[in-house]
Amino acid sequence: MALTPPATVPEATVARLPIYLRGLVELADDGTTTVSSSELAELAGVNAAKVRKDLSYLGSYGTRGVGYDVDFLVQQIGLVLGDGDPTPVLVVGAGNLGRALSRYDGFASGGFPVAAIVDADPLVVGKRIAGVTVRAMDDLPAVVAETGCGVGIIAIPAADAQDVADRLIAAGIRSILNFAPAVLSVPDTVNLRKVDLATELHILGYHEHRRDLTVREVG
Amino acid sequence: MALTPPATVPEATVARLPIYLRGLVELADDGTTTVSSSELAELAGVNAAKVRKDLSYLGSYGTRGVGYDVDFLVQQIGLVLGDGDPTPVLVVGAGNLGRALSRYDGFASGGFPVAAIVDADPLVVGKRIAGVTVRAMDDLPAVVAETGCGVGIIAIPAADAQDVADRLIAAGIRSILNFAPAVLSVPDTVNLRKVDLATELHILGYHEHRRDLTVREVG
DNA sequence: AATGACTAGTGAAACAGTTCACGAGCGCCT
DNA sequence: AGGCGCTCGTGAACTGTTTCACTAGTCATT
Repeated sequence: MALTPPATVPEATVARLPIYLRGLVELADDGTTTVSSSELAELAGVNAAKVRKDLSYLGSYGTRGVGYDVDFLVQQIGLVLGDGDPTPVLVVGAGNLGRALSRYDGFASGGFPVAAIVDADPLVVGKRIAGVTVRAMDDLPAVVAETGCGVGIIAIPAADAQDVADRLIAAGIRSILNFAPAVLSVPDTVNLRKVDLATELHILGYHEHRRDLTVREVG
Repeated sequence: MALTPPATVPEATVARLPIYLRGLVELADDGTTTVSSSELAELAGVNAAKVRKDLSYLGSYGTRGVGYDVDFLVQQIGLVLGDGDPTPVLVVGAGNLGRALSRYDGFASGGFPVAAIVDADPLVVGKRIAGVTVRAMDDLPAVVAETGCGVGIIAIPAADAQDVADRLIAAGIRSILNFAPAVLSVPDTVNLRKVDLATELHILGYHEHRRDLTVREVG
């Protein structure tokens, strides 16, 4: 039984829980029933102390001298992350990225099926992508109401992103994952995360460039 | 003139520099020549103190009572991030995601043109995507050598990701951006960043779920 | 029953990142 | 020239995160 209601989990820990979950599910599929913090650390690419601290925020679910019960941990992490009932998501934008995301298996299998796709281009509206018919942007409120989506994914050019975000929120969306290279402002009742592809490359570029500099200085 | 050679910039700051840069370029296009920390903060969605601290790591490039020179700042941040000479990147995987990424404008316009695409599937090899002909996975060393790519983007299923990462590194790639939902291990001479789509949704799911719990407790 | 090998849980220390608040410089206006 | 308003630069406080090191519990073996 899950006894302790999870009080509050540090953000950094939350970000690692899905990684642990992935590793644990893999272990469960292999028939492994028990895992130690160091084994799980290996799978997740972190150190053992961090695994133990992280899991301790969820409760004392391990057994000293033994480890953690894989199935139980899967269940508990799932509980904290709010899995269980799948969360339908809405993809805005049926361009390159929007289509790719709509077809991405990882969403559905992770409990986030793409339940709706909308696009502003009338030529795209009506087309089917990954079994979902693209709807018009203006139908947004209706689409959200019909599908019960609480999560929206923004996959459109930067120029339109803020406008779309506003409309998503007006339509009742409570969480947004933004792929547009734009800074969005949303009320703090709305959860916002961003995936900034160009920025990621810039960060890699920085390190690459720095290494060059260092090499030049040293050698 | 750039005088102070950038010593070392905190990771968190590096991650924000591209955002600042984007805002600054926009300002420059509008013909704005000077910007204050609070204006730039507004554009980047952070607070003014953070902007000043961040920029102070690059050097004292502002003028008290006035602000920062937009063009100069663009130049300096570009310098730190290693822009200037475009960095060609290699995309591994011509599936949904790989194709979308290859066509993504933000890469090329950000100075990271997709110079090569490779895929393991013989049926895909030879096809052209965004003006680039897909090459065979086995040609990897040759492709890297020809194009001079230092950065690889992994857009393939998780199961093959580690193997591909190893081959990329063997071929001379020094930075990897991983989209596969897998934990990769690489020597610490290689820069690795990951974009984990399913995890992002899980994190949003956590907050959404938590809010539900809180509401239920309070109301 | 006692010993030894193993592993979770956790305060405390160390570290990184953020925010605060104030001093110092610049430009404009009188 | 002097004063005023604006804004950068930055030590210092603070908050969040990671790592360390130790305690306590479990199992297996003798």
